[in-house]
Amino acid sequence: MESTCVDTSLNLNINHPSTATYKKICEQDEIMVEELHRLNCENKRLSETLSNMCENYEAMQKQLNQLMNQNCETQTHEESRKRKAESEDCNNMFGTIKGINVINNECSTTTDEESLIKRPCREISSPKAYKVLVKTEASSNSLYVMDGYQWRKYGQKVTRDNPSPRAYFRCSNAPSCPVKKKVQKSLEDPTILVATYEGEHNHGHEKAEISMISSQIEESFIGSVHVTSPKQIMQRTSPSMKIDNVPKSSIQQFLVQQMATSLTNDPNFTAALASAISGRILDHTSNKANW
DNA sequence: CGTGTTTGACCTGCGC
DNA sequence: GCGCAGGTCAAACACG
Repeated sequence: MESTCVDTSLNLNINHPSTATYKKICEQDEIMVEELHRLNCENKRLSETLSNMCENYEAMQKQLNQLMNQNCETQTHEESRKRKAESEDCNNMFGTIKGINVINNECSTTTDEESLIKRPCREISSPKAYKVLVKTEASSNSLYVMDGYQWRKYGQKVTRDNPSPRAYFRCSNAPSCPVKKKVQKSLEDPTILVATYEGEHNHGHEKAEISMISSQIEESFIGSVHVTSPKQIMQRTSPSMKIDNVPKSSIQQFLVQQMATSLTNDPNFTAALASAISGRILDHTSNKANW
């Protein structure tokens, strides 16, 4: 028997680079590390700026809510019986922040949805409840709005103000979820569905609504082909984005998304960013040359 | 058979 | 107290 001896040992001898090349590599590493450190610092600074902006926004929203609460209370004391008058008065209590109409209760509404929501300020549901009005293009005669949640229809009614029937839905994602939704065609434009959300989901999957609102705001910012006048812009944006007591985390998430989108869509910002980065790179290369 | 929709009846709140 | 309108219930029905 002839045993064949195969050399299985690994050759760990690596051709070491010359000392000059090795030094160069070390210098590049140091530059990279320094660059990474600078970027981290800048990232941290930007994060702090963003968080400061969010804090300022929350403070302003608190003040706005307090003012609206005060106005609403005084008016309900003065005219508790005149429902229509109340609803019209409450219509003037919108707070508009960068295209977002934040309302304190459901009595606030505008233009073509006036006939749908004429409720007095005192008919506010539980303080924890939030209401979001979503306006959706209706592709068919159905009263179904695809918003990512699972809904179970429990009733339908023809209201006096609007000949088209109003459908009532409950959230069926969770058995104990108290959220309800009313869907009705717009009085002025039957091709548009108006969905009114009431309550707060006690389960996950909140991204659906936020992302939908986000897309609608984005559409209004970009200037959709359907929008032909400022009034229409307001009609498209305002009813779609009435947010009442939405969880702050959702608002923050939404704001961050909008900021990021706005920044990335801004050619000036991207150009400035590109020049800054290229400037940094050129600085480093010139420094390297000096070394 | 389970789940969801339809639809008439019923309940509730408000104005007169 | 009555009538009206909005909201909800629940039995019947449809569908996979």
